[in-house]
Amino acid sequence: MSIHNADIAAAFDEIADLLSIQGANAFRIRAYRRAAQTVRGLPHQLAEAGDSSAYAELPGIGTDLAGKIAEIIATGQLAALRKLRSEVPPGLRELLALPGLGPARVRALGTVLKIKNRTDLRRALAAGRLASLRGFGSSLRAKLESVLTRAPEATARRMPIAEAAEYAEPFRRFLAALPGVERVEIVGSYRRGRETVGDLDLLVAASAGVDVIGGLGAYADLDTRTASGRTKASGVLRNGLQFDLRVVRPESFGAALQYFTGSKEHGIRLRQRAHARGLKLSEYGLFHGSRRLFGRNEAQIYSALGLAWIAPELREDRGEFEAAEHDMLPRLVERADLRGDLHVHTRATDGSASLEEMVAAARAAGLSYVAITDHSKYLGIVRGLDAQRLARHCDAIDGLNEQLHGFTVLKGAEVDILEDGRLAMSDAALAPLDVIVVAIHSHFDLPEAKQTRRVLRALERPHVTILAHPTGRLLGQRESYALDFERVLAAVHERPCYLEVNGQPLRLDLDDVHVKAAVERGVPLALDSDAHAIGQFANLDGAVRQARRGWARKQDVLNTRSLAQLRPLLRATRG
DNA sequence: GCCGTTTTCGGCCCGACTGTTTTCAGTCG
Repeated sequence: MSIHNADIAAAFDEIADLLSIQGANAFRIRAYRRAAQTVRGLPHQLAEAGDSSAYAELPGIGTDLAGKIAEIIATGQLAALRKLRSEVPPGLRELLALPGLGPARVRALGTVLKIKNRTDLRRALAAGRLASLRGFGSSLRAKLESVLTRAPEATARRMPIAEAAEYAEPFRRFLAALPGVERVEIVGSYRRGRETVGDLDLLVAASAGVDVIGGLGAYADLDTRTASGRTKASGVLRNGLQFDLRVVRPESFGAALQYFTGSKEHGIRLRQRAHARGLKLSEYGLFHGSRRLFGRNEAQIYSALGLAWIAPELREDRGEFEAAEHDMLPRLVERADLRGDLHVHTRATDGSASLEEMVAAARAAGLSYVAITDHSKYLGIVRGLDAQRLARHCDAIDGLNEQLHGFTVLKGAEVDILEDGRLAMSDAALAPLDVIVVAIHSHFDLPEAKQTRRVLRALERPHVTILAHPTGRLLGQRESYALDFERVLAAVHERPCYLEVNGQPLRLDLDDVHVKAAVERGVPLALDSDAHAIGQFANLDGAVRQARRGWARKQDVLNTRSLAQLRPLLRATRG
């Protein structure tokens, strides 16, 4: 496999950008963007689906785009894109990312001033050549100069959701305490549980006459305000996080909640649906003419449009409308469904707390069992366990279990998958354990065929319960390693064992698309914290969010089972 | 470029704010 869905989506996005700079029909551009979105969210690889006639069945993909998909898969290229690239200088496209520059202004820069890239733009600004251009006033020119002197990546950083939460929640509490404020919700991608957020969207309900925007000035963590109107303000918090704040009346709060939660694609589908019924949906409500039918309550809006309420995590236009129409939405797994955690470390290796402290923290987190899975001895892993220390560790767990009531500690290990697919511990040493978590921690850059063979070989070992953080990515730091995920899914299904959804804030691995692929295939998951300290059982929230975004239900998750149900399932994984 | 409980042609989601304007286009979400 060489062409991934992401490659196809990237080609369509690029076409959309280039067409927009050319000033093409806006709806044609939207069609490309919609197609990119659809392809990106598919749970299977189009290149492996084989049947090109099926492409046109996908939402937003007709005969033409189906042909383009087939062309990319067959040739690795797209003639239409090549032609566009020859017409629009490639450096022009990245200018679209600059604040204040949309297609119209970028087009003017290219056609009038012959600007081809960032460097050209910086020079033209310095030479004062933009002043003569219509639509480039002094304020915009100053903003552009400021942005262009900064590093390119400084403008586009998305923040992991767990990090954003540390700033979002205090902000939310501040707003909620303002006089006259009835309700505050953090909306946008934060509410949808995306793994990163680009900016923070906050929605406030307040009656007429309440000056929420004015009260904003008193917030200590506010750095700058970039826009400020009667019902809307934008700015930057001291930590660099951008925010957008919107104030609505209580009678519109449900409609606004729907509107500002997004995603954009989901919202468009919903408003089209309203339109088709002769209604109008906006952030103020669902209207028939000028009469507001609903607005206060979000669920009523969905209901009035013939849909079951859709959980925010599903609002990506990835099939949730079709499911909601037929009342086929999954009942998503919830944090409260989790009975245990199957991937936890202690001070015995690289954790920071003792066995007893981690167990106490797990109990406090509402769990009734944990598997202690300290690292096997290998490579850079700090103080990894050898067979003898592992055996002593197990004795300590036995001793602790005798003292515990209503809680059970399972014996486990996190074992390295070596470069050739062998495991870093002998079968004999692993045999007495309850839970064997296997994972890759080295040689991330093997070619896809080799990396896939490595994982498949590890999955053939007799003692494997869970494949941990299966794709190895670290948000903002490291890409996933090259892996034929379809084959790994097949192997896990065949064996059977479990795929992890690791809740560490920078891992969140599997991601939502991979979770959905696993769920559709009937491959069950383990939602783990991978906690290395007592506070890190909160990572389970992240694992649950990610699983929900992948449409996972309670029954798709191993550790929603009681201990009595779990034990036979664990035994069944042993070869 | 897609698509059909008005439609195989003619539509395509909606509104706030800013900046550069003399009434609104462009951008953003």
